[in-house]
Amino acid sequence: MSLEERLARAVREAVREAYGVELDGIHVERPNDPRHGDFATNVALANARVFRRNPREVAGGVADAFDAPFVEKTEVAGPGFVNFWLRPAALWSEVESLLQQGEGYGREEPSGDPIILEYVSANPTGPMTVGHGRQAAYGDSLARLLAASGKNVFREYYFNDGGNQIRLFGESVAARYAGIYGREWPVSDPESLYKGEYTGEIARDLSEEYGERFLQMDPEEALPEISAFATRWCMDDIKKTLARSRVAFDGYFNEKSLYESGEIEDVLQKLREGGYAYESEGALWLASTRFGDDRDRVLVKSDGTYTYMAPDVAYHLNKRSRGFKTAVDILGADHAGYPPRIRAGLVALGIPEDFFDVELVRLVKLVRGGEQVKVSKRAGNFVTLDELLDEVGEDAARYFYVRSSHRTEMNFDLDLAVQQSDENPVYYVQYAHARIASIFRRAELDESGIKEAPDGDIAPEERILVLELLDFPRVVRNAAARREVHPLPTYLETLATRFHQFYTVHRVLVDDEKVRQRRLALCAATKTVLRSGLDLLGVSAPERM
RNA sequence: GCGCUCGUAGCUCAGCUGGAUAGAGCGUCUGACUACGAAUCAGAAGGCCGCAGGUUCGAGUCCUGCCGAGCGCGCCA
Repeated sequence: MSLEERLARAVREAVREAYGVELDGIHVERPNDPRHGDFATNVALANARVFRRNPREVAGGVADAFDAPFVEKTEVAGPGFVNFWLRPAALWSEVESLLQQGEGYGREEPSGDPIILEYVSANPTGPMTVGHGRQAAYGDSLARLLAASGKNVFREYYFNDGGNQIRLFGESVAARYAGIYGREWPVSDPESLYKGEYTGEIARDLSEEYGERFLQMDPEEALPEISAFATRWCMDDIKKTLARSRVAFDGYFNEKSLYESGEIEDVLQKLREGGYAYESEGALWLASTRFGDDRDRVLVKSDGTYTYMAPDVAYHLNKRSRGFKTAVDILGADHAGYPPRIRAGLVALGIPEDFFDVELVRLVKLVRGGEQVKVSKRAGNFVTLDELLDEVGEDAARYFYVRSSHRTEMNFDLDLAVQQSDENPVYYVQYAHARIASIFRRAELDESGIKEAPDGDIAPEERILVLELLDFPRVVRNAAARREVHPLPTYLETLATRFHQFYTVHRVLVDDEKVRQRRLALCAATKTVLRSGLDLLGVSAPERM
């Protein structure tokens, strides 16, 4: 049990003893100002009405009845807070416990219902963009965070390799391919073709591998093969970029398989039978307004092809049938209209409303030279994720992506990111880690051997650092519960600051055996938490820089 | 027009689901390396927390209404 929990329990007992009342949800927090103690509780303020007395008086009663061996001093302050100061022995003993838990500190073993997290799912029709990069960084870190907080997480990427856009993409590549041989390809709509440079690259690879083979075939027969080649090419490209970004998945799901297995038809059939799908104007509609959507949605177009709705509902039903109890999709904010529709389809199929949830990630605005960069896939415009990674590096990119809430729009100033890379906060955090590593090198010690923190005095800088270390599990827990990653960078920067402050004032490698041992323990503990936190972000923790 | 999300220092962003004097980084200014890494530390300046009401002991945080921004409201995904 954490110190915070033990404090809350002791406060509860004090309230019972003083007033004969059992209170739930007692709030214990770290005050902003260290002069207000190590921890504080607002029970007296929050429950003054229950006791029909003024808060300070209630706080006094609680403080008098309070008794816990790990607390050195209590105090009633301000409008009615009870402040607590911990005994040094209790703090050192917490450090010891942290060291013994090692990498497991702040993490819980996975248990409970499995949850499937889907992210990126960029269409295999081009390279990943900086927008996908943000979703990838957020999704991957969220997955790690949820796992660390004891969730059974399965991470999946959904490849849209079945719809109309794949046909168009195939035609785009086919047109470039034919062009290599000075020929024309019969395209359905020249306006909607993909125009990026990479289509030419794919066409060249296609021609290298197959020569003129597809020009001698009936275009309608050749196209599926060309589409498949182009799609596979993009998937490989995307997977390379993901690997480079340290973004991992447990599985890749292909939309095509839903066509082949008949799951889409099954879904449509069930919706018809349930009376949730109806024919109108030659199309098949989902009566999604019955489940809170703004309007009904088309499932099957009048030309007989599916909208994205049909396979997507089938896909999420598939997730459910694989045993997942929760499905969370991470999508770009431009998909804001998506969740109610898919949920409507699922609820119509008898799936609980809370099965499916979405986190929308705001798009990334690129700024260069003080002006917004137009998002266009033309070369030289610096829009692919690979180009960004080349410029700022993997660590800085991942850190920068998740430093701000995924719910706020992000301005990615390219000049700033490149030019100030040395001042990037990620280096500040990494530097603290490297600094500690350097101490252990100097001492010729392996920090994994440090497991003890002997009792003794604790300096203010040490106290603040320990308290910060003890906050880590709560930060992980809360961030995971709110599906927010950005509290972690904030925490790590504070922790790094606390360490640097400690380091500036106190020398670690001193002659006094016990003092030295305590400070080494503090260093080892800080290093563990820094590494653990950086790992959750997919950022490296260097031994030297 | 309706719906969702957002509005905090010059810039980029935090703010522990209602607590004490709203915090970091960058930028600006002033100091600190003859002991473990100065990619660091100490300090200064910089704020009607979009505006106006309300809820209560207490509001950046919750409610309502405005103002402003982004996105959505396709037989596109």
